[in-house]
This record gives sequence, C-alpha cells and structure tokens, in this order.
Amino acid sequence: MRERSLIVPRPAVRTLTAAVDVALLTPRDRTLAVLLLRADPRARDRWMLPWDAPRRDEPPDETASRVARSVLGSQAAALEQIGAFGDARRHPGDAQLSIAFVGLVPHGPASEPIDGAAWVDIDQLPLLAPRHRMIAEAAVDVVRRRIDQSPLAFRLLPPAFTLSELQSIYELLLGRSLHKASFRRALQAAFLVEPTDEWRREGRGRPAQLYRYAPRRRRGSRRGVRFDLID
Amino acid sequence: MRERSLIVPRPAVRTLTAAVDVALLTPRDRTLAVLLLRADPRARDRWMLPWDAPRRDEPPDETASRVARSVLGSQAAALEQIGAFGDARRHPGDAQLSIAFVGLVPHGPASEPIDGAAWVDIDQLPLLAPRHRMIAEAAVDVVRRRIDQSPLAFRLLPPAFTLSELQSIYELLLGRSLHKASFRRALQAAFLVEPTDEWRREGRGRPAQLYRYAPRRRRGSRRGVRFDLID
DNA sequence: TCAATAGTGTCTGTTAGACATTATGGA
DNA sequence: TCCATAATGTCTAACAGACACTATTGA
Repeated sequence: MRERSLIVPRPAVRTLTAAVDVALLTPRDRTLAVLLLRADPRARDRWMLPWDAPRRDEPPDETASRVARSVLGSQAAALEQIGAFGDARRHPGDAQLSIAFVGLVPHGPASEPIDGAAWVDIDQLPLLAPRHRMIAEAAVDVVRRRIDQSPLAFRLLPPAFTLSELQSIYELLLGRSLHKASFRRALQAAFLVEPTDEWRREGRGRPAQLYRYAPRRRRGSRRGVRFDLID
Repeated sequence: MRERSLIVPRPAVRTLTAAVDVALLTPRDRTLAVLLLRADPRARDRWMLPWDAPRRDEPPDETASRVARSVLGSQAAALEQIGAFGDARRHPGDAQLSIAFVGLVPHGPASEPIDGAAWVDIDQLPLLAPRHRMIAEAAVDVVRRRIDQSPLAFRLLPPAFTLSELQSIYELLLGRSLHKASFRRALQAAFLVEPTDEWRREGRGRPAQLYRYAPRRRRGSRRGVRFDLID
C-alpha cells in the first residue's frame, strides 16, 4: 500500500499577505462599543479597526498589543485571539489573511482614544470593510460566549466597582437581566470579589459598597452536564 | 490635535509564509487520539500533523477540509478553527504562521486512515515539531472547553449510538465520571436525542437501545450566572 | 444460577429565582 | 416626608447526585 501514501506528498509553504486586526471593546451606556479609526482623514464616513502588519519575526499577539497600545496609549489591554479570517471579504489593506484579536477596555478616563479614533456602538457600525465588520461581530460573539467561563467581566470594569455595575456588565454580555439576590449569592459562592471599605454615592439611593476582583479559589464545580447549548 | 493622529499612520500589509495544520481527533479506548503522519518515510519516529499550504485564493477552512479529506478519504470531518499560531516554535515546513484546525472523527471503520498515518494517544505524543505539539494540545483544549456549549460529543459518535457510549464521550472530554441517572435526565430535558427502534447487544448484559442525535428545541436555560470558571 | 450491563423510581440536600423587608442616602 | 437604590432574609420549585431496584442478556 505504499502507493496510497503518495496521495499526501510532502507539502510546501506558500506566502500570503497578512495583517493583525484588533477589536477593542468597552461597555457604553447599555451596550458594547468598539474602537474605530478613520480609514482616511478626508473621508469622514469610512472607518476601520486598528490594524497593522506583523513586523519581521514578530508573533501575532505582540503585533496586536502594539496596535492596541498605539491607539489607547501606554495602557495595555488584555488581548485574546479570535482567529484567522481569510475568505474573500475585503480587508482595508487588502490583506489575504487577517489574524484577529479582541481586547477588553474598562470604561473610564483611561479608555479615551487618540484623535481620529472613536468608540462606536456595536449595533450601529458605520461603513466598514467587510472583513472588519465580520471581525467586529466575531469579537462580540467570542466575548459573549466566554463570559461564563472566565472572569472577562472584570476586564470591563475599573479596579473598584459596585456589585450593581458588575451585574450590569454581566447582563450586557449575556443579553438578559439577572436576579439580583441570586447574582450576589453566586458571586459570593465563587469567591471572586472582596469588599473594600469604600462606598460610592451617586444621586439618590443608598451608597453602594465598592468591591475589587480578588479570586481566591476555584470553585470545585463538580456538577453534571447541564446541556446549556448556545446555538 | 491632528499631529496625534500621525501616531497611527496608514499601515501596509506584509507577506509571510503560512500553512494550514489540522488536528483530527477521535475517541480511542479511554482517551482521545490524534491523527499523525510520518514526517519522513525514512525516519520512522518523526511525525507531523496533516498540513498543507493554502492554494491561491483558497480560504483557510477550505484548505483544512481538503487536508482532512486527503487523509481520511472522502469523508468530510466537521472542522473548526483553533486559531493562528505564529511564535518562534518550529513548524515542519518552517511556516511562520500556522492556521490550526481541529476536526472530530467518529470512531469506527470510516476513521481508518491512509497508509503512513496513525491514530496516536493524545497523552503519548511522539516526537513532533514544537508548533505541531502545541497545536495538538490546543486542539484537545478547545474541544474540552466547548463540550458543554455545543453538541461536540455527537461528532465523535456514529449516527446511532447507545446512551452509555454518549456518556463515555462526555466523561472522556470532561475528564471525570458522571452520574448515570442524572446524565440521562439532563439529556432528556435538553431534547437532544431520540430513540430509534434498534437495540444493540454486545457480550453480556441487557442490550442497549440505540439513539440518534436529534436536537428538537433549544432549552430556555434562563438561569443565572453560575461562575463555573475553568482557569 | 450468576455476572454484567441497561434503564428507572425515589429520596434528599442544594440552589436558582421570586418576594419581601430593611438600610441608607437625596430631594 | 417620599423616593430611589443597596443589601439581605425567607420561601419554594426545580434539580443534581446518591441509592436502590428492576430488566434483560450471555455464560
């Protein structure tokens, strides 16, 4: 049967044009916003995601964090790869392949973008290259899907936050409202946060205690399969 | 502030060498096995994942299914992208960038590989290029993480299967044993399978009814956040 | 008959979700 | 005082997990 192994000859690599594209997300009002750059200083209605080509021998994740730093300033967002996109959809630099990353940015003064950039509501994307629109939507998708598996919500909040703010983030990402008492019970059981001795008052109502993210132990979670399918 | 926008000049793409690497997984005994090819007909102890370069204008997922077909025959495995790997770890074709895919193959006669290929226990990987070892491990990781979010288990089984087989797959992927009655209750509540009127007897013991995958409705699953963290 | 596996009924401790109540601020 | 928000206590239905039991085959 040696002939059959000839079906798979030793392959050789090919070159293609590649770019690293970054979708930075932040909570804004009641939805998520993505950071866009003007694609052209003269065209005021064409936008793009921050992106760049990898430098020589630069791994994609380093390219991504370099791109994120260049638009957010020194602050380094926590980036995660979404995947590689290489179909016919057009990229603003006509890259054949896009390596896409998503980053979560806490809402606040640190998230002020540079000139020429703007936070845009994810449900109201302007004119974007098809590849970039696809990546922006995939970024939201990835975050929504991983929210219950890793502590992503805390990356969208400043170091100190109220439990109501935390719950809002979860509701934003899950796309549904949660029961307050249950939410706090689950939070307490998970040992994810600890209270500070600060309180915040805003407007009327009782002031809220501030908490910080302080994961103390992984919950055993020795439970059966739940079959909570998404698709 | 027009000067600040100069910090982000319009980027240009670069070319790099790329490959599409495929990790095909199948259940085997009590663990997962990955399909490996001999890296060199003369070297009997050097192996590699199936891979190839994308053809001109061929999207990565098409390259991946082409590679999968070439080693599995006509059968098309359900492939999913793992991500792009581009660090210094060496690739057998010295590709700078790997676009990695994972595919799930049901155990059975259809999974017989071509000559020069072999299913290898995932815990006993032989000598592999570092890039490929990384991809193989990431493939298992991805599958384990998504098992409770999508019906991956059914892709590792033939169209008709017993509930004990299904439970074994879940136990294999979750890495722990499940309670039989609870497992079946959860399965029934999820409306994922339906019984056929066939039964299978093997060796001693009562014959098992065969089921087929037939998702009928998405379970409401309107439950609070569980905070079942993985990391 | 025994051994082995499939499949089901029942009980119990846990918990998600609902509801109500108290606490504490501003207007 | 009234209203708004935070925070917590209690109840209940649902459910995960444990156990026991029946069912059906081969040896």
